[in-house]
Amino acid sequence: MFDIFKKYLSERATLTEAELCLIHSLSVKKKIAKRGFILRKGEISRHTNFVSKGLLRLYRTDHRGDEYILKFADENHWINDRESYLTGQPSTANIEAIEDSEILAWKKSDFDLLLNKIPAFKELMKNLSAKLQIASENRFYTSVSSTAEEKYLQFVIKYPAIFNRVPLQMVASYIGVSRETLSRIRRISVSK
Amino acid sequence: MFDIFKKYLSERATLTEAELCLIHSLSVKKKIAKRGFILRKGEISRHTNFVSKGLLRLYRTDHRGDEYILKFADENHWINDRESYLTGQPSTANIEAIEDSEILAWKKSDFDLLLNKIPAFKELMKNLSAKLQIASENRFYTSVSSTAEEKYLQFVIKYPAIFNRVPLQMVASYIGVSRETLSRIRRISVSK
DNA sequence: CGATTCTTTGAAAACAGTCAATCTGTGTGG
DNA sequence: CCACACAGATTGACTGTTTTCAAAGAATCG
Repeated sequence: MFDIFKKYLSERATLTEAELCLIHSLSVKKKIAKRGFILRKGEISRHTNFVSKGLLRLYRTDHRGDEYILKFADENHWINDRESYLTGQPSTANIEAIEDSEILAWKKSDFDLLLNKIPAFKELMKNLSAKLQIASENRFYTSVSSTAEEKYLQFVIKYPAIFNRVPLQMVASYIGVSRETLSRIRRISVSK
Repeated sequence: MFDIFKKYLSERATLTEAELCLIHSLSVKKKIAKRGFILRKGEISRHTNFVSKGLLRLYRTDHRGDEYILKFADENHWINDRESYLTGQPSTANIEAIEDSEILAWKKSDFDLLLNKIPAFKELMKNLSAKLQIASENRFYTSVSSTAEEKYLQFVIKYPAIFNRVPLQMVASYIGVSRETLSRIRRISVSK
């Protein structure tokens, strides 16, 4: 379980054995069954989570109960509610396992300690954060500038691994259309 | 011109005179006339820009020529194309002055130097960056979960200063509806 | 003023959402 | 092993919203 993460790190940063050991020692392994939650609306997101196995989704629900998936996270990706994590406010989102999953979690205070003690780790996280920022801005742009069909096709191309593992209604929720509309888009797209 | 920025800094960070002086010495003042550009699609965003006077917008154009405003920046706000700035790739966006404006600009290499030499400045920018990240995620969520009318009302409440300074068609472009639709939304909202 | 620029309005068409019903595949318990 | 339940996917008919296109009305600026 930590091996997956070790591999992830080794491909992205140069760390000493002692540093790796420190990172390891502060991590907590968790297994999440399918349909299990690691965060529920109203709770505070207190951990940084690395997915070593499985697949999770972060979603919000609006006043009518409709779900909007903001993020998927499969192996080698991080997930938490950044807003709640950074501000300490109750989260507006839920994070649920789509498959049986395994994660490594660090308490915020421990994770901050790691960032401060290990410059290469901090650098890695900074780069990641910058990429997420860019992705987030682009996602907004796509949501307003693209048609539902374009969004669907982009999703399939960009996240084939996710596409093959989630029900279509979650794809619909991610791209922001109803499942019926997605179904109709697909019928047309296939015949083209 | 630098006074505005000095005030901005003093309200958010504790800096020595020497540090302020260093920041000042590396800054470049620029005046941008209304309709002038500080970045055009295809160019590389090489500067970090602080708006000390006026109002600018960052927008992209799609394949049909339709404009989508991603950001407004008035006094005391920063603006550049983060994607291009961080990756060094040509920008997909334009940054244009909506009013006669004045900005302070730092070359990326100079700005990085400031971040490295002045911890308090780095901390300030880190906090800002975190807030932008959160805002960006929320903006996406709003774009898919809210109706056009809700988005309009939220915009008016959240950015009254911007609302009072830009033509309605730019509000429409920002919230992602056609100007005709915004016009109709307003007629109905007012009568309520 | 006269010329832009901006806003509003009407009518039609395109698009997506909703509701209800049906279909499909999967897995579980008897 | 079968029957049934259940989650997911699709379809049809209808409704509602937004866009588009075209035109006309304000407002603003040199």
